[in-house]
Amino acid sequence: MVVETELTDDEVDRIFRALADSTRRDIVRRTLTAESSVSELAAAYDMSFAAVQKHVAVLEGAGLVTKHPHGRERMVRGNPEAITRAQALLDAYEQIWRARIGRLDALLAETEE
Amino acid sequence: MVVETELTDDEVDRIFRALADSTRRDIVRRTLTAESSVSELAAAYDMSFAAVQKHVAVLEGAGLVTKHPHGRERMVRGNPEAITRAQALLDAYEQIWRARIGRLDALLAETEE
DNA sequence: AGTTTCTACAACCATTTGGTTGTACGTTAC
DNA sequence: GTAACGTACAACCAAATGGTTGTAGAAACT
Repeated sequence: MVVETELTDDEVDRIFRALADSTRRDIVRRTLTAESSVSELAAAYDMSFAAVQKHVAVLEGAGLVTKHPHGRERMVRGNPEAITRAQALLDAYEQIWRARIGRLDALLAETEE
Repeated sequence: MVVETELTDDEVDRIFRALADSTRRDIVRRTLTAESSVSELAAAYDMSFAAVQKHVAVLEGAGLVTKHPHGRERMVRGNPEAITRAQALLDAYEQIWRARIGRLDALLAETEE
């Protein structure tokens, strides 16, 4: 099954931007393994609750994480689909590269004729 | 062959940060297909030469692109290896996710006993 | 030699980012 | 009901980002 990505430039910006911070990458890692509340996450890092809250918001904006109310806490859950989409983006670059190799091969084959 | 990545947090930051801009992604696309000078690149975008120069510098800092002097111009060449490394990073997240699925499966299998 | 082309780099500016503290509000526990 | 907990959100701040213009040097063309 091929996932129809159809992402706007802005969405792609947000995905990579969100991944460009080690705290945020760590939050993705954790919440991909097991969902946890914002305060649980906040306890894990040497920064204020509000700072972690902002990181979660960035991840949420990029679709890398979803938040689900559960009583007074908000459970944060990593979204594997977004990771897959990001991978698809990088795959596209690899395709471009492979296409270039293909053209070079064709060129070499031609000179051998 | 498994590529030993061993990237520092800072390097990973730079790679994703560099990819979080559509102009820069476009530069990677172009230079992955065919190397081109900084001025050739600059002509392609609606911004100053200096701005494009800065974008190239960001990409170079992330290792996504390399610059090679050729007379008075600097040829910019996309680095497919860096793309591969970025892919490896995202693969790691997918592994985490798959591991979780594995644990859930194991748990379900256990309850069936 | 003089001019044009390509690049490097500094200075500057507005906006965004990543952090802080403080306040307010809903939910849970006593 | 009141206290404690978890969250949301605003205001603020320093640093980084993404852009600009301007100046200067190296290489190429005539």
